[in-house]
Amino acid sequence: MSAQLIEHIRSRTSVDDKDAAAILSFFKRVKLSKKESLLDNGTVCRSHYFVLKGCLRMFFITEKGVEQTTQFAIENWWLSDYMSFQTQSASEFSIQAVEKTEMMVIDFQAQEKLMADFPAMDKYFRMVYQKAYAAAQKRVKYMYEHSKEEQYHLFNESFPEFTQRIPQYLLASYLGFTPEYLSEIRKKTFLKPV
Amino acid sequence: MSAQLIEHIRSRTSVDDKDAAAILSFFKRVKLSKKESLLDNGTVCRSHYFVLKGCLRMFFITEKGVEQTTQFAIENWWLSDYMSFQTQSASEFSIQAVEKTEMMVIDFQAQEKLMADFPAMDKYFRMVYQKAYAAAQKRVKYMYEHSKEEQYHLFNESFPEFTQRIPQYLLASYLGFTPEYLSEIRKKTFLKPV
DNA sequence: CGGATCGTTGATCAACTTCAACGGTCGTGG
DNA sequence: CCACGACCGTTGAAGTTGATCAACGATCCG
Repeated sequence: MSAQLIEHIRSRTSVDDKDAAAILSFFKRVKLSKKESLLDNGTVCRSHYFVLKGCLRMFFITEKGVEQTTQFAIENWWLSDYMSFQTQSASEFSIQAVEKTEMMVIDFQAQEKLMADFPAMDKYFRMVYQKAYAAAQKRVKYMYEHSKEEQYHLFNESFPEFTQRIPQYLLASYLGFTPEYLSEIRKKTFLKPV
Repeated sequence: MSAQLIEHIRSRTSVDDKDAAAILSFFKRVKLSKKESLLDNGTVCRSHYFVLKGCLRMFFITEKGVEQTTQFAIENWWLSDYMSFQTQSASEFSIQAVEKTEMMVIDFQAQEKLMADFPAMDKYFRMVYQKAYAAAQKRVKYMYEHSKEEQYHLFNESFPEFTQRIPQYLLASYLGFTPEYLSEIRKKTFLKPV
């Protein structure tokens, strides 16, 4: 499974076997059990996480004390609070494992050195960030374009397996509405299927 | 003013004078008058835009035929529909000048060659994208965290000069509500100032 | 078996939209 | 340089969407 990260890197830039080993030595392998925490808001997000298996979620606490999920990361996705990571300042987010999760982890300093030593890694992360940013642009469009009910249906259609995988209250939290409203939508959907 | 882009690059990575000239040769300087178009939805976003002076906005057309603004770019910001740019596929967005605007422009192929020729530019764009993505994460948090009225006040406090600079209907469009509602908010604010 | 967690229901309420109409202002053509 | 039309901001009434609150049943897990 350690091959998984190198494969991901090699899908975006070329790295010979010698470099591959050296690059991997910058990372630690970490396992989390369900609901275990990786980052608590108010602390600095010192690391960058690559999910090998399982699922992470990033969230913040609203004024009312509710956990508002803003992102999930599943297999082959990178996750961090980039504002905190980049400036090594206090994070407004927390990160937790949704289920039992295995990751490759690299600290801020180590990632800086990794890119300094291997310019190919600048290219790799450039591509990772560019793709993530493109997805973020599209997501903002979705948020403007669709009502919450539509967002629920679209999410279900786009990621049917993922909807099964996580509890409904987390999905409601991610989509930005209440579990009660999700119930209402589901009832409607069930009564008059398309 | 051509120095402006190189300065921006040099604030993130080091480039000697010889390389600086070579790098700049990949870009074209372009001027737009107010309301002129750079990209129309349905066409491929072939270029990446760096604003020297002025202001661009990115928007899409909703089902109801309304222009929904999703982003602005002012001095020293990069803008593109990255999904379209990256995959050279049809864009769902349009880009227009809000006011008279000058830009440095680079095409997709040129940018690929630029980065291949100058690995420092991988680093530069890596940093540009990382910062943009961090801002996007924070923006999504804001959208979840605050009511539309709060978003208006926060935007005003964060970018007071920018609020003056653009027409109100564009601000309403960016914040995702109607000009009518913006009027209502302003009336309330005016009647009972903090 | 017992308690916490999760999903559901229904009633009420707040935030924001829609629509129609009006006054001011800005820029453009004559 | 003036007049006219288009565009912009504003108002108010009525309508929707989604939140809130309280309560209940089911299920999971120890």
